[in-house]
Amino acid sequence: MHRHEGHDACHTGVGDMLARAETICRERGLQFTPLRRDVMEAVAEAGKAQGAYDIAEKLSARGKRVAPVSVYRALDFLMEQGLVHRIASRNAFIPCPHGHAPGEGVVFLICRTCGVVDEASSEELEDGLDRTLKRAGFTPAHSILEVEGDCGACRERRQDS
Amino acid sequence: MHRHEGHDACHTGVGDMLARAETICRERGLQFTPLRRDVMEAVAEAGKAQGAYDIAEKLSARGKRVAPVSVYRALDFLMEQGLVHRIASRNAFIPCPHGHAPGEGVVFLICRTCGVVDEASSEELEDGLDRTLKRAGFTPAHSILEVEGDCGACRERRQDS
DNA sequence: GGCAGCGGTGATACACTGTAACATTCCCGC
DNA sequence: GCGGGAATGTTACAGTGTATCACCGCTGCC
Ligand SMILES: [Zn+2]
Ligand SMILES: [Zn+2]
Ligand SMILES: [Zn+2]
Ligand SMILES: [Zn+2]
Repeated sequence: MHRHEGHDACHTGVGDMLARAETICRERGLQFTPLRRDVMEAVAEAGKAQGAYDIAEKLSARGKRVAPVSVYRALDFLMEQGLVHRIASRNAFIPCPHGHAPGEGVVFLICRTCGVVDEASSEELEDGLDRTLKRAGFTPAHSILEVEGDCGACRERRQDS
Repeated sequence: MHRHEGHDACHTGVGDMLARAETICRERGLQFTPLRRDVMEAVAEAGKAQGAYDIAEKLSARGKRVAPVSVYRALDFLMEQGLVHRIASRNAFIPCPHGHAPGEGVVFLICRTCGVVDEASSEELEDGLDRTLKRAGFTPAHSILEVEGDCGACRERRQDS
């Protein structure tokens, strides 16, 4: 795996990610089946967000055919456990190396140049959102915060040239 | 610039919406064609977010068949002009009664009970997001902020029963 | 008039994304 | 062994969006 400065996703290796997933499942009395493991691995080892059909194709390449519907089921499971996030603006999925507190607001930073998706969260942003919602008389249940732009690495690369 | 703290404060009627769209197009030297007008009307008169196929069906009901692809083209045009927003988490479209400053962050408040989508924006939220992005070394180009929950009206309705 | 160019639309086909429904397998407790 | 539940396989289908080409109406130009 290449190293990209500033990209959180790269600070957690694929092996670590799989080990953590297995631990979480065991702690919760859930099954970390071979399919779920393979899907987790496919998502974790890709440098950028993967579509469900990309994952199905990748897994099918090693011999045994995996239908997209199976991938969706595995992804649903992994999302429920907080191991994977769905990027709504891309119809794609990324591994989550963090483990979030329930109700924690997370912003996805999607680089339109290199495709890497990073996560950020801040009290400040959350408070601002909460107050804005409160003023509007709206009770939040779930939020999607996604920003597309240029990551630091790509911006520097552009300035060099 | 025109800021909104959510809510029904802006009851823009369908007629007003169409008139505004026509004015904007004329000012910009663009064509507000019958198809674009019909799509704008269909989006504006629906109480909630409409899918492209819903719109196509609605327009086809009055006799002449309108293909979804035509609706998509009209919606693309209307979105470029800031007259319509796309709700990524619903794959659906809503009219925009506001006219936003370029780069203004807008939060969509999506009621999971009644389906109404409202807009809110606040300096506070924008500043929080800007600072969070800056800390992450990320340069934003476009952001999607969507919150699903219960609107004030639906919450009151629930408490009554 | 004739004609090329252009934007908008019609129409078909297709790709991509996601879900419903049912059959099968496997494992665990009785 | 047997019943039940969870996971997966399999097929079919619904929903969302795009590519491509043809056509039409208009404008500017010769
Ligand atoms: Zn995460
Ligand atoms: Zn980048
Ligand atoms: Zn708006
Ligand atoms: Zn509501």
